[in-house]
Amino acid sequence: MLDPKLIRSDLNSVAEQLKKRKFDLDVNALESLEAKRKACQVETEKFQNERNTKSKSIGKAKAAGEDIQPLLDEVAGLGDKLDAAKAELSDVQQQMDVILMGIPNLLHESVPVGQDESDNVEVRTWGQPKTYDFEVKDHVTLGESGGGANKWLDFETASKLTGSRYVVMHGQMAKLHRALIQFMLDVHTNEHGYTEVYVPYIVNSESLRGTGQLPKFEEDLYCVDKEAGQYLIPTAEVPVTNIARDAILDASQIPLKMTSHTPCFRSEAGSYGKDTRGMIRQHQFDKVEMVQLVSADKAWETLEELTLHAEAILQKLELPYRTVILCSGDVGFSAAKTYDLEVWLPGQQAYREISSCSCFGDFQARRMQARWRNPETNKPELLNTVNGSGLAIGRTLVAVLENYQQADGSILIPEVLKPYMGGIDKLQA
RNA sequence: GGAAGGGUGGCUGAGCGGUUGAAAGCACCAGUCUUGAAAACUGGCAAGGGUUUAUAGCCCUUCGUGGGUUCAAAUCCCACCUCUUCCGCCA
Repeated sequence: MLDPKLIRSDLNSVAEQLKKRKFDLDVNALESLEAKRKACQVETEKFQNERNTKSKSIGKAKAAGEDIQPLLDEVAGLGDKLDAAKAELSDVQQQMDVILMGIPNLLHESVPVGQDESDNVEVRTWGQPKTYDFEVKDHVTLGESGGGANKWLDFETASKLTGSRYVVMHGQMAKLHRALIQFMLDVHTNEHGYTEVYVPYIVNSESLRGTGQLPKFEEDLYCVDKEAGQYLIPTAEVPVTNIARDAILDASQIPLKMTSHTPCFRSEAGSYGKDTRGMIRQHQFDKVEMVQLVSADKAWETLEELTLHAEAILQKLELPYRTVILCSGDVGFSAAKTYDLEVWLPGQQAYREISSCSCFGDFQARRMQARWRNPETNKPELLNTVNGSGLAIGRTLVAVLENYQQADGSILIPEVLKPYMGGIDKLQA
């Protein structure tokens, strides 16, 4: 969430900045609520102070053996007044909380203003889309025709088992999927300095509030235990970032660089009819995530660095891609700035998102009270959080299939993956 | 699933109705001593929030979480969460 002090002191400027994201902040409602909060809080604390001082004097009088009855009379009725004040204050604070938790992050000044994804700006491209002297197929055709009786990609069986937007992978395809995971983790841990972490795939609502999925986006999540408030993770970002929730890290612990492979579960509410074919948009997919927790002064350079870490994977796989910066209308709720990596898919003749790298400033850290102790001041300061996919496994698999396809439907194995595939050169259709 | 015992500040750990936001130790910071370091000694050292021009002062909240009892709760009661150990079951 945003700094409440900023909202108090500079409400109009905050509202102005939020317009870039098409977020309409109700300035009047907030202002009157804030005035009410102030009055209530001062009143409540006044009563609390009175109760504390009186109670103390009763204790002293009793210890001195004096008659405390007159003091007790004096304090009669105070409790009720206090309770009433408390109730009013918590009511006001709850109303404010609802508004505050629903306000998206402020954008970094470098974010281009725009309406939607069509206004995203290309930052750079890498590699050339290959030309093929045969008719290219998309990954669905390739996946369903390869593997013989046990299709490489089996959407039909998955829909029997569960429903739409799931996949069953057989044989070498399942192995290639696993190889991608191993490869990415190895690159990030060996070459980019991340520590691998294994985390729960079910998290509580506190964690989801911390990273910003709750309270606003509950319909995107799968709830596994309504009563306990437990959900399947939509991304490893949630458990990994929340490792630092309610913690004060030592200066020697940051930058804290973590990478994790997890499945991700998304209900994809609101995306009916979008990417219904194939593996692009699934309810369950795997992802290798990178998370960095850094001091505020390092946040923006860390975003650049982390984005390059994700790009390195695509480069090693020799997959053409482009990097775009999301425009103000397309940046996610919690992010201050986001780069998307879009890989070239010959089957679609289009660049498609394969990674999203974001800097959140202290927006998430404030929600989860994730801090570090600055040795210069010896005071705890909010961390800044940066994360990105490095990369989405399912979509990378799609990209490999489509980019490495041969005329006969077989798939060449990218050089860097061969050690993970037992040295084979290709998947024979 | 059954039984027992715990959850207190950065860490270890005392307190078990009243001047306790919390002893003591460790860690950390500053100083004295020392050529320097270590040791020893002296002092400081929780977080969040409100008020305020203020990182000054004052005030509030917080001893797992949420309720309750009381003039007063870390301390008593209830529920929940969680950890440890033992038994059972189990990948």
